[in-house]
Amino acid sequence: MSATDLRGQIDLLLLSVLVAEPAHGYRVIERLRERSEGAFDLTEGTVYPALHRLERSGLLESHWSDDAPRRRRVYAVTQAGRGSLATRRRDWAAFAGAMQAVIAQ
Amino acid sequence: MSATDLRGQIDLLLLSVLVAEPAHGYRVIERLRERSEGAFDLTEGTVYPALHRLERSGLLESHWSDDAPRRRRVYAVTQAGRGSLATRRRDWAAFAGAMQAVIAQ
DNA sequence: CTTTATACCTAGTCTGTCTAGGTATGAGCG
DNA sequence: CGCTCATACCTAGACAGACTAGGTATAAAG
Repeated sequence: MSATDLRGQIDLLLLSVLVAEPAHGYRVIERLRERSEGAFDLTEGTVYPALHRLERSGLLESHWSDDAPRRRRVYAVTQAGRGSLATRRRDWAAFAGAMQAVIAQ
Repeated sequence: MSATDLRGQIDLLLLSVLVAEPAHGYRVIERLRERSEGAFDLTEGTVYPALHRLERSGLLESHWSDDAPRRRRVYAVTQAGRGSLATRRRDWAAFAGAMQAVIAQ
């Protein structure tokens, strides 16, 4: 799976990774690659704007960590983000189920 | 699931419906609604351009049916379309699997 | 001191989905 | 007959998210 078009699912992926443990952007990319066993190898140009968007809409919050050897913006899921995550999970399950129903003639 | 963003999956849905039986656009919309039990309720503005795009790229072919009471453009999956369908099915399975791996921490 | 990995950012392109219109015919009903 | 509704097609343009392709800067490794 090369550069699959993830439109609409990136938010769910990011929230899923970050609800397990707050992390900075670069780490999120690594986690996605690990958890998906290489399937999701997103570029920074995809992930950073998505993080910014999620923060703007109140689903994530961030702070600059000063203890790390290098500057990092660490993101965490807000309460609203948890609610949204639950909804998105249900939406995904419904979507995947409907896809399956259609493609498995 | 209201108007979910299906970007990237519509082709798979259309090919899946049409490989089972050639059909015209309006019928494809009905089939999708039936098979997905209402989850996929696509508008014509989504489906018609997608059918045209698939025909332009050689995955579908069409002809005007003259026996029907009203003009209909009937689409069928080409040989190339069958190949593409198989690939897209595998891609979808990989994608859904990776999604599951990420969201089920 | 050069390279590599880490870590951030964003302007602009691309493209598919959707909105919001349009045309036209057949069927059912009073 | 006229009216409405379902069928059946189409497309221009808006919209927005994913991606490309750049850029900056520091730490570590060699």
